[in-house]
Amino acid sequence: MQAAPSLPERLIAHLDMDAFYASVELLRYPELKGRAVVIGGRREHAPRTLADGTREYSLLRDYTGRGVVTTSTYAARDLGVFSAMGLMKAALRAPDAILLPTDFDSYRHYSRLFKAAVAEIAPVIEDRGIDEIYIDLTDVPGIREPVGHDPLGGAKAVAREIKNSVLKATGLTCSIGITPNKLLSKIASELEKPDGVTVLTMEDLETRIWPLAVRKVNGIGPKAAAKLAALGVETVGDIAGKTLPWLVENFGKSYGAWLHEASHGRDRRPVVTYSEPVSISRETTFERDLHAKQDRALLGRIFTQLCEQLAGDLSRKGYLSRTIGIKLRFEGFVTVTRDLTLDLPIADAAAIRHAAGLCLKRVDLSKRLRLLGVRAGNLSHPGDALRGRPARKAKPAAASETPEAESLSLFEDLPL
DNA sequence: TCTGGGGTCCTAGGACCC
DNA sequence: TCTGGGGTCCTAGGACCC
Repeated sequence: MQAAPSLPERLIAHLDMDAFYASVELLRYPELKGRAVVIGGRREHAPRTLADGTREYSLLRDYTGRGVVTTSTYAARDLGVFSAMGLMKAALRAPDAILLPTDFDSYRHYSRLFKAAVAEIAPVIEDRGIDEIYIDLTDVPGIREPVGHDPLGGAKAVAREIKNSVLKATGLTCSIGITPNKLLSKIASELEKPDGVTVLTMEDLETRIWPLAVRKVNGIGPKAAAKLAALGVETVGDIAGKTLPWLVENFGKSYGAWLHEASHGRDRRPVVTYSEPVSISRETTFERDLHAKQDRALLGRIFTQLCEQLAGDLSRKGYLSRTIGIKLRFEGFVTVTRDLTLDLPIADAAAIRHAAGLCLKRVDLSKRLRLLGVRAGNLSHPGDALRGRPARKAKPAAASETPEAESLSLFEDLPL
């Protein structure tokens, strides 16, 4: 039978696991179901099993430190605790919430399980991190079959089949949006969360998408939303009501044109099933701000450790890097980066540390440091032909960047 | 009581080459 | 000696996302 004429050429799904990290923890600690639980912080908050077999949990009120909320259960969200919120602030809102440490190994395990379950039904999958994926359903058998008088019945049936398969493989629920493109599907998957299915066509744009706040669009962040609000633009429909020249005038040629397309629900991006990484990095925020001079030895050890971890990541994944960079965050949250492109790609810790050390010399280190990071970019594989021409001679450091004498030797003469 | 760690992409200026 | 334009690479910062 011929597909209904209103069905779009592409059918793209966005699948988002519901409160993923928190839900994985509830599998392990089912007695916490229904309670306000917050995931975040460093190791020390693991539950303790008492002699009688009962478990004792840490409470959010007892937390001290610089951690943030990674995820929270829906009960915790009802108390105003959301992702990326500082744990100390979260403790003020929900002092009796249970605090669990993040256990990435476990989340990665369930991530592999749910993705494999989806792949058995629809193999064209784009990874968007540990808890979400895009799926191109265009060629899945039965997707365009109407059910009764519903031309979208086939799509809804496939969505339910995928959700059942994920639940069976992991014990976890997810939400799925199916629309003609990635942009709309990403929005749609959120509309019926948790455990929801939302199928939209272009005909639903005005009623379902236009009333939404601009922040619901993937790619409109806090800065763009604030600027839009200042211009009297609150909803996606408000954007669609503006002309292309108006948007370009206020947001630039590229972003303005994208806003125009996005507000009209247009997006031609394909589902990309494989991509090479652009960079690999390691960074750490200190428990307290450290000073280059007073805490020199400690900083040196941390610096060396970051380089060793990065070297381990590179070799484990089979990459060489020709551009090594550092990231510094000072007290007050001012962030600075420096990088250096080498003649030849490297991967070992000593070479990374040397290059990163050269970057470090270009930064004024008189302020206390909150974070230190090391990054490897310009990645290649060991047998690849060299890309680019040899790096030119580095220009001398600008006068304003010339470090103090003691900074010059900072972190050096500490052997790996 | 401020704000983790791991990423991608874009912009913009200067160097350098043709 | 002056005047170009195009293209790529490098670097720094910033917005945004999970």
